[in-house]
Amino acid sequence: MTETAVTDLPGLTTAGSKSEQAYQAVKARIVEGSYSPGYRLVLAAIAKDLGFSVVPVREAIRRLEAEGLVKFERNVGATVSGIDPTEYLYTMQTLSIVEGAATALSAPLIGEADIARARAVNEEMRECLEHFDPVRFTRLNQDFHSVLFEHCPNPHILDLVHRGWNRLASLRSSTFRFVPGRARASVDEHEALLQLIEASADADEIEKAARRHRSATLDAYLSQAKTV
Amino acid sequence: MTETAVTDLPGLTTAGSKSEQAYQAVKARIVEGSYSPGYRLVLAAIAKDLGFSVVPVREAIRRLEAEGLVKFERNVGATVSGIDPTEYLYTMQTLSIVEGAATALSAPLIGEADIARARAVNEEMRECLEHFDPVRFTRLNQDFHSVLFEHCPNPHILDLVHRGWNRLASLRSSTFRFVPGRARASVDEHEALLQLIEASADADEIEKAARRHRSATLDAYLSQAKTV
DNA sequence: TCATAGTGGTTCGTATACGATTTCGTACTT
DNA sequence: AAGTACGAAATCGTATACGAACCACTATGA
Repeated sequence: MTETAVTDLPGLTTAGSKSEQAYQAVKARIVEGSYSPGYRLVLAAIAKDLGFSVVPVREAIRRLEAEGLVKFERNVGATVSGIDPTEYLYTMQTLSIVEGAATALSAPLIGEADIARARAVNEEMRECLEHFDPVRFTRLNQDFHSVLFEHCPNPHILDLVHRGWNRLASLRSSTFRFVPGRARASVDEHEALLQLIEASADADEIEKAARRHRSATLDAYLSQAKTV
Repeated sequence: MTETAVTDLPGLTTAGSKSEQAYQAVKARIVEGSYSPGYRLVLAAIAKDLGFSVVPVREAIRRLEAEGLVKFERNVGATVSGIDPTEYLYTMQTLSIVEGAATALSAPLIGEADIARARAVNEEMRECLEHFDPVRFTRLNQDFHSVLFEHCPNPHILDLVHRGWNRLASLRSSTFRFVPGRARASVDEHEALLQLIEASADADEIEKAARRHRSATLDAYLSQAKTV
């Protein structure tokens, strides 16, 4: 139930049961892109690779299935979830809702220090635009949004946000195209969001802004996908 | 990932793997209240009871854990999740958000027949108030809301709504107190919601109304909990 | 050429067995 | 009498083993 971070450390975490280790390891590989969508996850192979037996690995896979990161077919096996545009739409739409709520709930708890940190991150993102560094941009984007919703007092909602981000991360490595025009707009929207929060704006207003921010990204993707 | 209904048929479903059967069976018992919060779920005992070995049962329990219905402690065991007021608040708050979104997304797809059905259910609920039939009232309440969000085109959101309802159902059997005053208000809010949908009101307006409806239930619980 | 039945190999599904960890009761010491 | 240490029972965690389902391929017949 509890998620620790948007992206966990890659590779092996020492803690916990083997089942937990397997979960972390496979999840990390999916999120970071070592296992691309469509990749066939064979229990025996992964078990051998990690040095465990199949049972904990199986449990890990089922957990990942519940989070939508892998697709499991009975008596056939598991594959890393694909990038069906429809799925992408569903995920983004859901994320826009839970993230909007998380941000709105967090807003009153965001302090000046947080704002400053977020603003610094956002400025770094702006620099990434100049030097065209999409990888770094994406990572900073995560950091920025983490600041916005990390104070969310409702752990359930926070968990849903994390799941959404993980799901996107697994897709991003293969499909997502960095669109400079959209990225620039994104940075501006970030600044606008910060100003709303600074001004202690209405929760509803903040929620709407956060939603729009994500919807805009979705729209950019859709129109691009249409033309390509 | 896919949920079939708010409450599934109790007892044994014939279909699927043993793991799936175990999941359905245990879930049903939790939701219907045979296993109350705090109940100790011993793998071996359940396995023996169902006639399976422990492995599929274990998998079922982990799945239920991911949905928040049970709490699992390493090397100790699983118990049916309790009714911490804080947890209740978190669940209701999350549900108000996802349910609001689901209802708003469904609204344009709700036809006259659906409205009529919902209205009939709501009138039945009103009758339950006269004859004081809380059990039936609760069941009808589920039916009513199902009509509202069942057309939600985003399966992820729908899934979250179902999970929330299941979670509440498991709590309700032990903690929830039927508050006639609140129930009466609830029926009126239902009617208001229907009129909004009938009038093809703004999605945002419908969403807000759906949220308020749930928040009001939460508030009623909180103020009651405080006085008792 | 195409449809179909058979066959081998791959992979999952579950049972059983054993080791690891925790819990709880009991006896002993202070 | 209270606290602690120890040991036994209960329970989970994982490995291994075997059976079942599925898939791809080939051979056979129309």
